[in-house]
Amino acid sequence: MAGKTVLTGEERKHSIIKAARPLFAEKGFHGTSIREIAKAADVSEALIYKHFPSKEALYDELLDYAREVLRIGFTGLDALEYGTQTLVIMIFTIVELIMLDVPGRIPDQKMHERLLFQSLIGDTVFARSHFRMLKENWEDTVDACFEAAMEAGDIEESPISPANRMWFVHHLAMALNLCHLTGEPTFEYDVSREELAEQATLFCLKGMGMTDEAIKEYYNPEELREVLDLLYE
Amino acid sequence: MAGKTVLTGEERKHSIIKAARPLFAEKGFHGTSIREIAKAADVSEALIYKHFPSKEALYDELLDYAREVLRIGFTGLDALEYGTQTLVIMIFTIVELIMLDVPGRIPDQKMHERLLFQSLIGDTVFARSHFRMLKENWEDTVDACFEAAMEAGDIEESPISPANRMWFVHHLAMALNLCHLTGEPTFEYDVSREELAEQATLFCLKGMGMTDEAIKEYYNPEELREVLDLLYE
DNA sequence: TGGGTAAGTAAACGTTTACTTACCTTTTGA
DNA sequence: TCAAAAGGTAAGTAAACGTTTACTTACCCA
Repeated sequence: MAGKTVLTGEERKHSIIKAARPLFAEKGFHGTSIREIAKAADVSEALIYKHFPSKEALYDELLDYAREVLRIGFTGLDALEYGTQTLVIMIFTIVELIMLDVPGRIPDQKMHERLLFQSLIGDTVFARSHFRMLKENWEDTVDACFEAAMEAGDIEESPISPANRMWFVHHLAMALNLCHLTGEPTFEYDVSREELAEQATLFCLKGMGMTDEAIKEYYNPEELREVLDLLYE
Repeated sequence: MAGKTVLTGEERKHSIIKAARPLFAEKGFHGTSIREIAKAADVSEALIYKHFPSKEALYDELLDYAREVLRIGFTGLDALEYGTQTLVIMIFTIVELIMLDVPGRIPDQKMHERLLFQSLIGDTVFARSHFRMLKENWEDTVDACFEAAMEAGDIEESPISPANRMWFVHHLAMALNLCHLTGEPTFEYDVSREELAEQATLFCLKGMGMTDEAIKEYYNPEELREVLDLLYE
């Protein structure tokens, strides 16, 4: 129409990705057409091809962007000292970050998780690099915290490696989220999302062998939520 | 070609569904074309439309079929008496059935799970009815077993309802499976699939508050696997 | 033996897909 | 000041899509 703004290349590129994100997240790669994206971004299809050599390339860049957004959410943990408290914070963080779409934390968490699932069953490398990134961000902290917690007698011996226990936490939260995204109500959990996240955290703490005393001492949802809010801004 | 067999309507319908299943499971609804299905089923595209009014209708019937296949895997549990042992069997069963593709149990478990995930992020009602079916099959047994187990002192008090504890078990197994389907190796679990299933079961038993004594008494993977084999044929 | 019907197909339908071409408009810097 | 560069689009393309049409073949029973 008349008053169409002219953007710089980078701006336009970003605006296209921004418009494409919810579409790909909702309907997947094959379910989303260039026409739709063009319409959503309010540009011509040709312009999209000026900025991206193919639909696939656009999708890839979109995932790059999503990954970058998540990475931001993973700073700050290093500052904490290794021990049972940090372990609890980590677990609580993982569950809460995945399950709850709190404004100010990860932007568009819900959409990001949808993209992850789309990629998990699709063929993209996004899921793989997503997990690798998580692993790299955890590994050292997890191992150190487990060692400290066991030394303190807060965690029992277990045939399950610390890394796997952490994956179990992550995966449980992920699955709960996946079922939630499916379009409610899939089935009734009989509690709110926040309560469910707390229950899942508790389940995980017990599952990984934390003693009841340690849970009582270190697991306080309200306090932890304040810590989380401090970590993210 | 020359020696093309003529099948009855039902036979042909089934053969089309059978051919379409791995395609839809692998590439999703939008990623699979009628042409591909026709080629895989070795029939003309027109014949598919003789049997199914639309692509969507074919997909729906395919999911009906998948659901039916799973239902078969859920008989036999009723025969057991309510108690801690049955609870452990249920949990072990859920985790093993989801995570391991043992021949003779659920046919094409892997493909079935893929269909479930495709449906979970897609728009079909399959996921919803899948979960509802699980719930209906569990509900009474779970509640009764929990009550009995708590009475026997095998399970501690918990703010998490028995139903939710069961969903946590199911979802953890589901997520582990989802990541496994993604195309290995997503990341290293440092153990085999069987060991991972055992670890997940242990994690769940502890997570839901089962005492160490009860776990020691009732959780014996080898024995349980024999029970499972008996239940399924 | 022949008429009716179910099983099956080749070839096209109109539409949508990802992607191009040819051209216009705005911005910029020498 | 003005042309080159960059931003942007209308109008296409061939190929693939889901679906239909018009037709042939195989089989059963009167």
